Amino acid sequence: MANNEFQSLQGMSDIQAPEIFLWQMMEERARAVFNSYSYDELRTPILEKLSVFQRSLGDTTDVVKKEMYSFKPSKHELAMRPEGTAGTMRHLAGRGEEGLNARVFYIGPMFRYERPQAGRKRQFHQVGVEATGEPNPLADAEAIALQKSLLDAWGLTGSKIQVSTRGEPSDRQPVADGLRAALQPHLSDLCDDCQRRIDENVLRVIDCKNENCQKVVDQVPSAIEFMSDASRAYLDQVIHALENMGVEVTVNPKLIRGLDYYVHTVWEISHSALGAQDALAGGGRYEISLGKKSVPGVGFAVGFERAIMALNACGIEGEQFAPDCGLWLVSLGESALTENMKLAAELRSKGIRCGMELAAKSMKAQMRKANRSGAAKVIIRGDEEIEKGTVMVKDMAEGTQEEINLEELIRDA
RNA sequence: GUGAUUGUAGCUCAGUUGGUUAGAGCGUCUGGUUGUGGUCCAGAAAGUCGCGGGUUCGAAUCCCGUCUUUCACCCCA
Repeated sequence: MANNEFQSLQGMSDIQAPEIFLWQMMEERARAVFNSYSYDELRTPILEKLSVFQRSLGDTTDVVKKEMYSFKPSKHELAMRPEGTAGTMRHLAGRGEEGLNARVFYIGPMFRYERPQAGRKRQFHQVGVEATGEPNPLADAEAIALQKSLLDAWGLTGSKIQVSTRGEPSDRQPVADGLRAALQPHLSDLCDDCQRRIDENVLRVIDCKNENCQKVVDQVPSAIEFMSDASRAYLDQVIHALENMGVEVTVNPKLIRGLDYYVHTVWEISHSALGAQDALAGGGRYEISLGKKSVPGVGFAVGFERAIMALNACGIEGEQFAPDCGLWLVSLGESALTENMKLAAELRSKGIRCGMELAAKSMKAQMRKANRSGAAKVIIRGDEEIEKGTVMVKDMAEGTQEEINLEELIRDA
């Protein structure tokens, strides 16, 4: 801490026990949930050609424009993945027909060069899924249900699912024109940023955090009202399908998702415990163009760091998932140490966690360590026991101990 | 990129208007006679005061830079 020689890079942290136990639980349960929805894991490289991200995310997005870790070691400019969809699509597109009807999930670190703050790291971790296939409201609803199942499996409560739609690509122009026309009379009430946004990216005015802007937005029709009947019907079908599955959602026409490739359904899951970055998960239907090819599908991503903040707020901590403390072996004298090494190996081969002091230390010191390890039982051996072929087993909570045969211990372990 | 904020032992923090060998609590280690932890008692180890410059007779303390922490904008998971 005092020396930056041993400090990790800004916005990148070492994850250690006990927090790591929470990560392990989440990863394990995520795999189980995805498996139950018949998704298979796909591991793509962290490093890709820069162009993979540029074409998928669109090279006007902030993520690509200014948040990418990129470098050019040789011919190609490379980049660390800032999210998981682009690499997945690169992979699926290469699988031809099969890739257009696939269900995969990914889990791992992502990198974005941003200023760290609550719920925002430069190396962060996501778990996400992609289900490719032509637009289908049921597929969107199932993806939302899957995401809900995942959060339930983690024990996360108090999150809120907000759903909206971006409509079809052909709706974009009417929506933008409609909103612009509706906002124009209120131009002077909008903040400076929004006065600029109204021309550059009207949708951004809708989710501006400024109070005055929100007042204006509340007065004008929502983006959805400028969309085609077909687009609105699509959203209705998604909502009905979710009702049918018993998944509670709120329709929020003000929900805006940044990436360009979204069409139709978009959603976000927020949690009040998170601070300014309150979205712990987000997803939507997309149409991702990869040069001459284009892949339709639906997917979502959940941020581990943010989900953990929310879990902590629910009283769920890493300690609760710590492995069993197992046994501690205390050795008195050199021959006991040798014998205990042998015993530990045997117990460990049965999957039992065994700790022991490998240096010649006093019994007091060894007992102190045993106590700190949290072991429920301590096995004590000295010359006497070795000669008799027994071990002393001490119950740390009770403070009692009994002498039993070595074979018995190994058999019952 | 913008605006704030933080940095003193392993951890949590004191450190008075710049003045000798920088402190506390917790933790760690060692003891309190033969092989017994968690309580108690005694002792010990442990700090380039984030780093680099500057001002000064003298800087943890003032100034500048830099890195880092945390938060917000922005953006997003």
